[in-house]
Amino acid sequence: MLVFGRTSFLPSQYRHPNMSRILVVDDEKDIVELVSLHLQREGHEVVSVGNGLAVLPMAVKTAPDLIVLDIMLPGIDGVQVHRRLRADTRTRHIPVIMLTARAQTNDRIAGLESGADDYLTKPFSPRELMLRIGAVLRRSQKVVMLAEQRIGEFLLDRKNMSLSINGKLIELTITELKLITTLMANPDVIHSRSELLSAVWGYADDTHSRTLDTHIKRLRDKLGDHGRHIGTLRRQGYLFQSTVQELADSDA
Amino acid sequence: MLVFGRTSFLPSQYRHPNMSRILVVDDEKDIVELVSLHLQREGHEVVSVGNGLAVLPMAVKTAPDLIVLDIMLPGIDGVQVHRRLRADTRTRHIPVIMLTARAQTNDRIAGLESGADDYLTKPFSPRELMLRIGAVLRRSQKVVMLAEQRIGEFLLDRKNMSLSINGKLIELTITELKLITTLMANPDVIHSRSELLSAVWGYADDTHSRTLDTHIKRLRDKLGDHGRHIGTLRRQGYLFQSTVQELADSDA
DNA sequence: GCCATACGTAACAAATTCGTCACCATCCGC
DNA sequence: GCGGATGGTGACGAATTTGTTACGTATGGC
Repeated sequence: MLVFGRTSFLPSQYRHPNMSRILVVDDEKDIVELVSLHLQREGHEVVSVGNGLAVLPMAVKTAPDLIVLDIMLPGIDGVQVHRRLRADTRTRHIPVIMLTARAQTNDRIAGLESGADDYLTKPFSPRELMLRIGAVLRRSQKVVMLAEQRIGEFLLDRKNMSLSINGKLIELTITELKLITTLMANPDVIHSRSELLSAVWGYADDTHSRTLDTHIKRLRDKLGDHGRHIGTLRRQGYLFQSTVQELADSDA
Repeated sequence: MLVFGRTSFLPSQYRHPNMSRILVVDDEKDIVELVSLHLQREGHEVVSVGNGLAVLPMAVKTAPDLIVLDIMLPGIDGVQVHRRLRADTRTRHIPVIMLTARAQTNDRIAGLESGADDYLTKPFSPRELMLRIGAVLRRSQKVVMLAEQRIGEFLLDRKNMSLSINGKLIELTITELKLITTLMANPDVIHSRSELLSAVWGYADDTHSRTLDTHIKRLRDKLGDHGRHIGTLRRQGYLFQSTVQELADSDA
């Protein structure tokens, strides 16, 4: 069923990662129902409007992951609507798939020129639309991560932006946090100096400074015994080692 | 099929959030295969060992989300193994479900005393084991979050720990970042002063200081025009408003 | 074993961050 | 519209953070 009159919509980060909210814009009820049916069958949530002027407010309100937009609309045409969506910072990023009843070159050009992410002419097979929707959604795939990342005794809490070892909170500065986050993102993988420089400092160029080394040192110091998890690969870079040869596990 | 001789195991944060890796410890091949079969049918990954001494190294190497541990093992018994798992910081957090062939009180007490998360006596129905495993896994559920959280023109990148508005990076201090992260975690929801104090500063007590107000002010200043997204509810707290009455959208 | 190269470390000074204070502005019940 | 309570703001100084410099140490090819 279609969603209308709801007052609040969960932002996408609270919905299931593989489930998307899709705004369908068409004045033909049949088309809306057909598309909705297929989308819902694939586990998506559908919101719809039949009026071009209502698109922008609805898009702002519901924050959909994708908009399926008919070019032929009463009042204001789809290309205009698309232009408005692109003009607003709150909807600028939402991908749009355009629909048109006529396979005319004019529409085609207008659709592509206005920067739609994909384009389909009526009559279309639902299957084709679903495939294209799938492709566009895949392109703008959300990256899912765990709020808490555990590697051995290390626990990186990305929600609270903190690191703890065996439950003991380690106070890190923002630079140190970025550094260890980058290293821990791919444990046991070598991160070159330039890679780290670019990830943490945004540098592209490798100034031959000791900045990185210094911060590695500071990080190791703060980690105490567990600093041994940060390994050096001469000439190659640094890495976070998920396991370390045990000498003495000196914690309470 | 069982996993043996693999040299590297993906840490849990890179696997599918609902798929768990489970280490099954039993010297009876039949039991291992039975349990494995059922677990795999539910989409879990199974690793197994038949030797008590191999459990700790294997647990360290594979970092499972759960261990199913038979008490009766050749050489070293399950309770001992469990004790060792609890002693090592790298395995301390892994939940353990214990199995025993005898419904004896001794074992029961030993199992519970050593702090197993659950307990089952052989012969058990696979269905019951699956239910208990499901319950334990649910208890230690991973919290999934999106690496990038978008609310209107705001884009919070938890991976790189940065905030950008319309693609423009906003340089925030760690305190400001924690503050806006907390607010943005639940947009359009009021966060009381004490809630924010505790989330960002770790305070429980509300010192009547102006600290929070000051940081809200700094945050608003850095956000410029978009600072209007941070709303004040007198006597109640602050909130991040996903939409804001438009006055003039002053960005490029 | 020598030596060039790369990494580790200590110290320092500049810049930033942050909590507090004093005072102003605004809101709301009366 | 008065007055108390609550939030906003600017300024300040202590503490922290950070990049750099200078030098020490370790490594590995020869």
